[in-house]
Amino acid sequence: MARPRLKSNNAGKLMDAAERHIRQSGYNAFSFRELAKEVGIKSSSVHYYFPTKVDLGAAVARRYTDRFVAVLQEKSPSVRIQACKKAFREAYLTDGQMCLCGVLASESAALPEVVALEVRRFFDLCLGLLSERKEGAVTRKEALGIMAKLEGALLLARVYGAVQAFDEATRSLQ
Amino acid sequence: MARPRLKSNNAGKLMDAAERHIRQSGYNAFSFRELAKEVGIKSSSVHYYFPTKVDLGAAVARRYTDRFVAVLQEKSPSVRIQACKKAFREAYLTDGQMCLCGVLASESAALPEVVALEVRRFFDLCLGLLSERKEGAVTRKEALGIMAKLEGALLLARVYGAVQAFDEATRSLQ
DNA sequence: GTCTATAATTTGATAGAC
DNA sequence: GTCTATCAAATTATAGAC
Repeated sequence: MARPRLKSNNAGKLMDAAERHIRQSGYNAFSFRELAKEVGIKSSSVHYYFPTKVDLGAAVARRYTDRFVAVLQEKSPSVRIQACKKAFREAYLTDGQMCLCGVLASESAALPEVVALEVRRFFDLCLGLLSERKEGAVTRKEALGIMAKLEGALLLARVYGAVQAFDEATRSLQ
Repeated sequence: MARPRLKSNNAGKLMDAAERHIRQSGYNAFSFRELAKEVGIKSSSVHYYFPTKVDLGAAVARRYTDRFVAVLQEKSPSVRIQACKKAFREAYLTDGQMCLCGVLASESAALPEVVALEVRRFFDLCLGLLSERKEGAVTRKEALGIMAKLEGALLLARVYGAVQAFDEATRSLQ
């Protein structure tokens, strides 16, 4: 029996670091050297896991969406709005982090297309899960209004450095 | 009598170009060289008008806020929500531009403090004008919800490349 | 997988002539 | 005001040894 490998999981650590940076300050606010230093390797080694920054950006966005969607999927439609709200609120409480795809969307005019596509995928899936044809679901138009308010409320919390701003802005939700 | 100078107004042109870039892709997505080329001067000349990029960023944010606030101020409180909505909608229709301070807010964790302060000033003034103690005004908490929805709706329009997304997301407003 | 070394380019910024 | 020339630093990325 092969002894279980103690994997370094550097790819995962690099994505963690990149996600943190993007959610704090955007796609153009970090370099491979910074990520490398945080993970404890050299920047040339980052290219081993992610050939280009575009590859890394797309991978991070994809993982973010998959993770977010998984949380929503295991809930019934009637409580998904609350689940979204909770996820966004907790993001802010974690070092004032924004929604990854919200940040990327606001920068998207100069973003590689493959990254922009991942951003769109995030919102497509969220809107779909909020407006499923089941009990407790809302219309697609209502779902648009909900996601808009959540993204904006997170932004305001960041501006004012207070969850209170998020809570007050989203009071009407659910 | 001095002959009227035909001013080049390069400072204004540089701010225009910088604002366009920030609203499309963020603070870190443009360089002095790019701006210079667009205005038709050299990058070293940009430093004559704005010694550092921080100075330029702060000036652009300040001008944006002053301009936005001026439009709201000349309206009565009862129609200011509609005026905000119209301004944001028209921003999107202009090459899919975001709210300058919305973009900067999402990048603000790595932004010079003087720029972050201008961003906060924008939201302070907007919230103040929407919740003035006059007929037609809303509470400050309601104003937070309105600004949040507008910022998020603009983001969604960008994601989907369609004003329709903005219109549907903001249908509940006013 | 991780490193050293390095290339090629871009960046924000300065000095100083005109 | 605008330019040329230049700098130091940072960036993404590659080649090749171990």
